[in-house]
Amino acid sequence: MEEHQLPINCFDCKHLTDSVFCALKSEEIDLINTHKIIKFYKKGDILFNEGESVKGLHCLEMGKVKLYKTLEDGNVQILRISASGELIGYRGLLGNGIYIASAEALEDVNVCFIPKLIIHQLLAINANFSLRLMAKFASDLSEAEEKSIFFVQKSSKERLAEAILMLESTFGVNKDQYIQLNLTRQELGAYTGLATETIIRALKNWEDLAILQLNKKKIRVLDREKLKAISNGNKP
Amino acid sequence: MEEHQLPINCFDCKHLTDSVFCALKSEEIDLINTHKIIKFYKKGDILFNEGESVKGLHCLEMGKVKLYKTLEDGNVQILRISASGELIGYRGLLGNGIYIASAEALEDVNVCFIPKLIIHQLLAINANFSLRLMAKFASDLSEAEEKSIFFVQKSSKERLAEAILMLESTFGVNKDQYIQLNLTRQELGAYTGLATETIIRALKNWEDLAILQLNKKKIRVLDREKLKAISNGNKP
DNA sequence: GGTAAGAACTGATTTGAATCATTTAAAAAA
DNA sequence: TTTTTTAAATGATTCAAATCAGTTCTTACC
Repeated sequence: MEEHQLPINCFDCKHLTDSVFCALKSEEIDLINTHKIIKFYKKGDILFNEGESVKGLHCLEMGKVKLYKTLEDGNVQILRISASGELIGYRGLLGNGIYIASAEALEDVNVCFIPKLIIHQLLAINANFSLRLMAKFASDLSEAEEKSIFFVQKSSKERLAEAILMLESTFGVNKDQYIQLNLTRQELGAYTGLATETIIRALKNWEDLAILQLNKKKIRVLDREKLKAISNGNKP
Repeated sequence: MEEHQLPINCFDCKHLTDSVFCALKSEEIDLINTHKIIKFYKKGDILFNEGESVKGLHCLEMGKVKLYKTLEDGNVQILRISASGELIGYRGLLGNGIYIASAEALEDVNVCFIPKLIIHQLLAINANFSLRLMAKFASDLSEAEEKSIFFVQKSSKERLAEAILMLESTFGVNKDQYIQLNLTRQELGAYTGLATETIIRALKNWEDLAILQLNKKKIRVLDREKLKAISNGNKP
């Protein structure tokens, strides 16, 4: 695989302007710059495990990461899938400082790791940065609560339809219109809380109805309106 | 009903020391003190509705409040039940400033309302206060994510058992060992995402098995170990 | 390339919980 | 108190989705 050219410093980072770090002054960015650790993970590598103590913040420069919990019965629940530009593990920066989930690279990944201490220094000196991070927490919280309602109240097909639409809008599509995210049927099950067989049957069914086009793990939405209707409780 | 004596000022508030406000200096508390509005709500009164714009922060001085969303199909989902000492509506203080849920008094309630502007002033001048509020967001976020897993992965009985244990530990018990929270079977259903009949049957079943004692709306846990086992997937 | 391991797929079966339809009991209101 | 409303209880039925038990297809690896 081709080597990805990492930015030498944070000032060159394309994610700077649309992240919580946009609130930082240039000397503050420099503080991050001198203390950050650039890391590379191969597909399938673990960034951290649930229960480990949080040593700092992961900034996803490139690649996708799944955050998941392994339950007592061995089942896996995917909490979130993060794409490039996103922060990982920031929940644990405050509070008890323990990761509540594990993180695994879904593809090759570049990460900038910022030590916890640096973040805390920045929070102490830059109120605007604090506010932005807090706003991020607040919006994540709304999202998490929306998601838990969505899980309780929706049927399996509704959940899956909504999940596919959500993944499409979050990760976008490639030139062939396929969603830029390859999950196994099992992973889709772990994400929506459904049995693998249920996922397979629903996907196949929607392929027959020309709502989706499937190609191995890749999914292409053909009829967005119908899928939206399904996610809102209408029969296909 | 007897009148509750409200504290004249925030310095006398019994919730001060164990809230995010403990980070405030005395002149900052005074700022809240002079701008807070003391409000009283009767059982069943609405504090605010989903979709309304957030004008400030509600500090629950006394009483219990349920936060819920009404879904398109008319179903109700209870997100959270807050007891005295807790803050309500702080998620909406940042972000888009719109309430994501409605709040209804479950019993007679005293609330101190702090205007949004005051909170923002305090966030700007006191970094420690910011940090505490952020930590609250972070822990709420973990909780919300735990809850969404719990909804996806648990069966109806597991959910209900866990909900009862949670309510008992959150709200405590009175002298007769009954949980200090009276919810209708419907409300328990809205809280756990189950049909009312399912709640009724499960409760009755556990009463027969001497796991619970029921008295109208009141619930008393007789066999905490068995209930815990059920919540972990063991048959009763 | 061939082999092993993991996904994907298929059909049959079971089961948990929602829904429907009433009845009974308890609160609220008149 | 009586009436009205709201909640609780119960039984019968339906249905969605999990589970079980296989087969076929991919992908990774020796």
